[in-house]
Amino acid sequence: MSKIEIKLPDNGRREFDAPVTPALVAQTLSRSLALKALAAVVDGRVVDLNYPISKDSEVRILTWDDPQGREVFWHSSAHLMASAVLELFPDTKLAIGPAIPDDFSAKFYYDLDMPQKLTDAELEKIEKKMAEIVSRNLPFDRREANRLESIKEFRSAGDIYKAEMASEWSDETVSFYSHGNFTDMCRGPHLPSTGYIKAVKLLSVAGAYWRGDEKNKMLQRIYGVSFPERKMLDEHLQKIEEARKRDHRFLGRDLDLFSIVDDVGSGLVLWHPRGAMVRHIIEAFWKEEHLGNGYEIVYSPHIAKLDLWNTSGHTGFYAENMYSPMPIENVQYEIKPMNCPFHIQIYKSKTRSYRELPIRWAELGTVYRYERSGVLHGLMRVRGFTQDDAHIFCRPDQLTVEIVRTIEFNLFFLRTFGFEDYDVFLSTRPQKFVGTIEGWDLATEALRLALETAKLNYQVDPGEGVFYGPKIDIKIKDNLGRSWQCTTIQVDFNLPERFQIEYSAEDGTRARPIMIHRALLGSMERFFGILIEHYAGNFPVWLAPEQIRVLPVTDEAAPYAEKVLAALKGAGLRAQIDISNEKIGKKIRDAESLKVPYMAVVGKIEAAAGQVALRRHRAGDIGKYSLDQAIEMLKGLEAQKKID
RNA sequence: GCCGGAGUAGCUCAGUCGGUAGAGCAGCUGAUUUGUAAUCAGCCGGUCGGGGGUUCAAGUCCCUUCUCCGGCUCCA
Repeated sequence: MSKIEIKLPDNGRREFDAPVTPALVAQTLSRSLALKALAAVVDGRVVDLNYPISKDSEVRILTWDDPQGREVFWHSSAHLMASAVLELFPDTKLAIGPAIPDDFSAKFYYDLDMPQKLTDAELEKIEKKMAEIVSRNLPFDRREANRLESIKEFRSAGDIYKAEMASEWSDETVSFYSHGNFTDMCRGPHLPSTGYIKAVKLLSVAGAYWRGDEKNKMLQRIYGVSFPERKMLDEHLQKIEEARKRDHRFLGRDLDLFSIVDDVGSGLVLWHPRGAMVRHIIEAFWKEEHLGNGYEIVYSPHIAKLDLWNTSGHTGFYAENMYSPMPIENVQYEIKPMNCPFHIQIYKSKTRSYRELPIRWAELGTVYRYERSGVLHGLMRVRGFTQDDAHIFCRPDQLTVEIVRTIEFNLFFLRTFGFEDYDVFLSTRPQKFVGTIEGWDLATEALRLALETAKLNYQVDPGEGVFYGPKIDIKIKDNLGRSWQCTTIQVDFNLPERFQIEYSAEDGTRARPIMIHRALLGSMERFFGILIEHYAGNFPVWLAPEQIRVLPVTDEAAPYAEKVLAALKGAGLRAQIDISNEKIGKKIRDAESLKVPYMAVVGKIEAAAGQVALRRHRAGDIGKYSLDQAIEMLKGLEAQKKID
């Protein structure tokens, strides 16, 4: 028997008789690790715990604490679910069933082709069956088979999806995993046995095209979550419930922020006074910061001649998101899906010198895009929205500096609103594009260089750029850890070319500027939706539509309450008064329900002392303040843009 | 757009086998003058998403259409 050396993550080394398995390695390390072990990484590859190791290797044991360990757990859960479905509905065909570690609520799914339509009642049945299979504690067994043979078997068994997948691979063999009577072609790895999956919840069933292509058949997808302990599942379900409570669509109605009504149309937002106030504050801050950071503000119309969009390339490359043109005195006009051609026209209004560059023009520009009915979602996906747009026209030598500047400016904004975690993506040339490949490469390199200069970690998103240029997308993480796309920074060599814009260079020749398109918050609609969910409707003082509400205890205190209100308003605070014929408990309840950050309770005692009894939303009574102290405190919170 | 689910008062929801639509909250009016998350009473409020059909009779059964929800695809 030969000896092999296993290197461990702490750089320790141990000798074993070959072949050894990760399970055995775990046992020699500690009994608790052996119990927690789900899978292992051997020389960088995730494998089963009973994977035979026959040469010197580096081994790391995966537990629930490793993302890869959880992924194995959820992948096995998908298999478990598929086996339960097959026991209940034997004529089901399996398509694909992976773990989805990045999703907020669901952690795995399986796409199934079955004659009967699944309902929630059937999900419960499947869950029960899964629990039964868990209690059987069936081991997951791996075996390999010849790929071409397997394809034949799939075909004769009518397993068209598996056959299609296997026929696209090139390996000699394919692997199968079985537990009990259930077998599925799968790369693995899997848990040692079904008994590990102690707690399962199937969340929903939904349609999903085979391979995500709408030309293909629509399958039924079951989403689920699973955990090694019941308690963890309960906590997870609670988190989903918490997210549901924060849903901006419900908070938007309950807090009287906005509405979207059928009479106006799908995806078209009505901003109510309270929501519009929040937007106004965001926009005022945005404008002030832009003006202070080398931007100038511009405005442009909502429609323009169709020809403008022909020049820009939108009618060719963006047609599916644009509304039909409308004839005005025999000329076709088009409602704008983007602001860029207008800013280019402003640029073109006179001869530009290299000395003027960079030119930075910002506009809160409202655009209209056709979105298919099924994708609309509250404020997050709408058909009319206002981008916090800007276009920077610069010389090639200024490009990287401008992008870095934009990134830094952007991070300042996001941090001010309370977002500290980001995922950054660099999106490269898509299938449909304008311009030359060289131009694209140049633009992509500029973005890459800027990201590296700004020291941001990023991932490359191949083929996800816009038709006129590559882009940096920044997704922010909210308080619940969900990520949202807001910022986009795009480099564009193409529109300057298409519109033939120029500047006089230092040497007197004509040169072409480069454009940077950027939206930092993305759109006012989406950003507002994200803010609502991030804060669960509890806006910080600087953003709250109503910062403080004066609550007189009795009518007798009303004159003093009016005086307090006038003083608060006089200090520039957004204050209201509740003079309804209700008891103080009810007034407090109403203000709490509207999530007003501060309440000033005033009765006889306060009137006599010239004070207010302050109450903090969600926290309760915080004691008596003189009117001046109260104003000073609130103005301080507002000025600091404090988030608590 | 596609698959599945759901639409009853402003909101949350009842409504049995097909037999003249109901509650709480909100709103209005009045009483009450109240001390840190709901005072009491009365009143108003509905072509049961729209259209069509079956039936003596439809919120209920059938067809169709719109909107919303969960996803897929797409995206700020």
